[in-house]
Amino acid sequence: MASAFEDTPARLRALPSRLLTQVATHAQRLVTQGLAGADARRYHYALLATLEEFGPASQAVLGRRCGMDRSDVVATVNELAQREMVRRTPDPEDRRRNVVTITEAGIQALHQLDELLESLQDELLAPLSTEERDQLVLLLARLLEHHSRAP
Amino acid sequence: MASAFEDTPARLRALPSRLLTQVATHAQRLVTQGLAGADARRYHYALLATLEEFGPASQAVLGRRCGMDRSDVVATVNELAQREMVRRTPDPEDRRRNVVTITEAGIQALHQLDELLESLQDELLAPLSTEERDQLVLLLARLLEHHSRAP
DNA sequence: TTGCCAACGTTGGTACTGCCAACAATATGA
DNA sequence: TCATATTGTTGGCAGTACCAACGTTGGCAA
Repeated sequence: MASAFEDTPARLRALPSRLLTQVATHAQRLVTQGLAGADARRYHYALLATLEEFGPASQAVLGRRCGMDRSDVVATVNELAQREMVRRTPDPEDRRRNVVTITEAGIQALHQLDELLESLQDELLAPLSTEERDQLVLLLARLLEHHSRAP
Repeated sequence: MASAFEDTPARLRALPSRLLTQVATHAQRLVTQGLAGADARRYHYALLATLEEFGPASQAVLGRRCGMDRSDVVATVNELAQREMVRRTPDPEDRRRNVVTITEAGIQALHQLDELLESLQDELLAPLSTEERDQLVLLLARLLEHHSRAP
């Protein structure tokens, strides 16, 4: 995204949807690049965190828990399995399913990513005070909750 | 984006960068679909608004004013010119430049898009009070300003 | 039991966005 | 005058969030 060398029209500057997408673009770039430095992607972190928090699960469940499409779960699990951060084993109780389990290496990697992400959040929210950060998170969470209900 | 049928891990739910991108995705879909109903895209609105607010300008200036890549300006001006909402005329004072001017039809379309976008913002921010909306906009604007400075 | 529908993993593909590189034409400054 | 910069334009690329289709497997009802 190009930075603003010239004035941006007021209508655009104050448009909430635009502010959201612009800031999100910066956030995305920041995080994507940061994670790339650790040879990881956002989906990697999402899956690892979900696995550590809720334990082993099928790919479909993983997808629902972190809001990913099933096909993207497949690709991400492939990558994580190749790095030996997760194991994918057929579920004997339901032969349609694969059970994905986090490994010791996966847990270690996750903790490193935790630290990395925390510093990235700091960079992202640099101009805001602690209270303001909490405010922002609260507002966003309410919006997200509202929009991820129903159709 | 899939909605959350199952619990999302706390680490993801509270991650500002993730909240931002998730909400932005919803916002983007909302606005994109809304504008599509009016046979328009976000770039169309950005250019039309910039033209009405600052008057005729070269494509390069337009791009800088609304944070678009020059190549995307070309495509957008093509589309707007085809709809006769803008005119693209060579600048006699600098033969490298095209001067882009909004037409009467463009102004009318812009005003319709203004209304449409306002209702879309309302839908996007539905769960927030007026004060909360202002808070959110303020916080986002500060973040954007901070991150669109310097490299 | 059979038959039907749903869920699972997987593959392959789409649309949109935000970029970047290269080019020729033109302007500008040393 | 010559090097450098800017402009419009074309073409392409990577990442994200999807969707459709498929064969396999499970669950349920008749």
